[in-house]
Amino acid sequence: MNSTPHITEAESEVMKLLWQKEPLTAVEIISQLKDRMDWSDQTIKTFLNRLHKKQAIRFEKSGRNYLYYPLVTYDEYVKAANRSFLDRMYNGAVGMLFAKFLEEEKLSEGEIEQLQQLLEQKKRDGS
Amino acid sequence: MNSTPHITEAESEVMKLLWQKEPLTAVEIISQLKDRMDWSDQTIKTFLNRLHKKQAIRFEKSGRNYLYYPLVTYDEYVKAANRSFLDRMYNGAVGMLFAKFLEEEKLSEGEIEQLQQLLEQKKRDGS
DNA sequence: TTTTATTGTTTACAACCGTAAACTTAGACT
DNA sequence: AGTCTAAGTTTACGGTTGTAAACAATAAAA
Repeated sequence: MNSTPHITEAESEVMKLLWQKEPLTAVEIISQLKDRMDWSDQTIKTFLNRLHKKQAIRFEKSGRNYLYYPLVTYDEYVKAANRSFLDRMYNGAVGMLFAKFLEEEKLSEGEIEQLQQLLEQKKRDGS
Repeated sequence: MNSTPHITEAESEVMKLLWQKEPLTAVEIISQLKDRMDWSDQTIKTFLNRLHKKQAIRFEKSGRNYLYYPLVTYDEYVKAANRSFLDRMYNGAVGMLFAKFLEEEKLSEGEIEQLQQLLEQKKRDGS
């Protein structure tokens, strides 16, 4: 019903951890992000809080530690971000997007072949 | 040298006009955007001003009217936006991006074939 | 049970963005 | 030349985001 809440870039760093392994305790989240992102623990706590407020995560306390779970899935997140980008930049025209990226980015032989297979399959499945 | 300045979404509406036709007078820009975007002229003036400050456009006055020119090209803009999106969302892995979009979006037979041709060509050109 | 440490909540603050009113200036018209 | 007016400039203001300090609550240790 309600579309996935907007997750900012900084917040997404927290989500990425939870998408990898769920649940995680606050300690785990903070310790993993603290060095990698050079954030103070207060900062990370803010993100946890905001994510909770916007219902992107939930937590339950089991005795002494709190366990965090994602409520928004990685797929929902990527999908929403993709859609939004596609609309903003290409007016929804996927073909355009592909063309532009192909023009700009280099692909390895392997990647190209993989994409060709995907396209073949897509054609077979119709749509 | 210096990377293209960051152009926000609202600002990009102004740029789009200038990328279509250059130069444009303030009157033209304002009148075209006013209805389409439901913005007051003051709002549009703000965008012109901000774009000018960040050197995304320039203007010269010929008599009583000001003529606006883009300084950032459409290609630079798209390229920067693409790069940034690719890095943020896919850690720079184009293959991933393509796969995700293919998975989510429907393509017409025609579009698929067009992409296949692009890939073929890409393969021939190497990289 | 009182203290302490941990972990969640409130408050803060500057930069950025969308939105726009107020101000200023320099030609156009009378 | 004086006034009007169009077009650029300054200021404003609420919401979001990155960043974090201050505060509160609660379980663990003494």
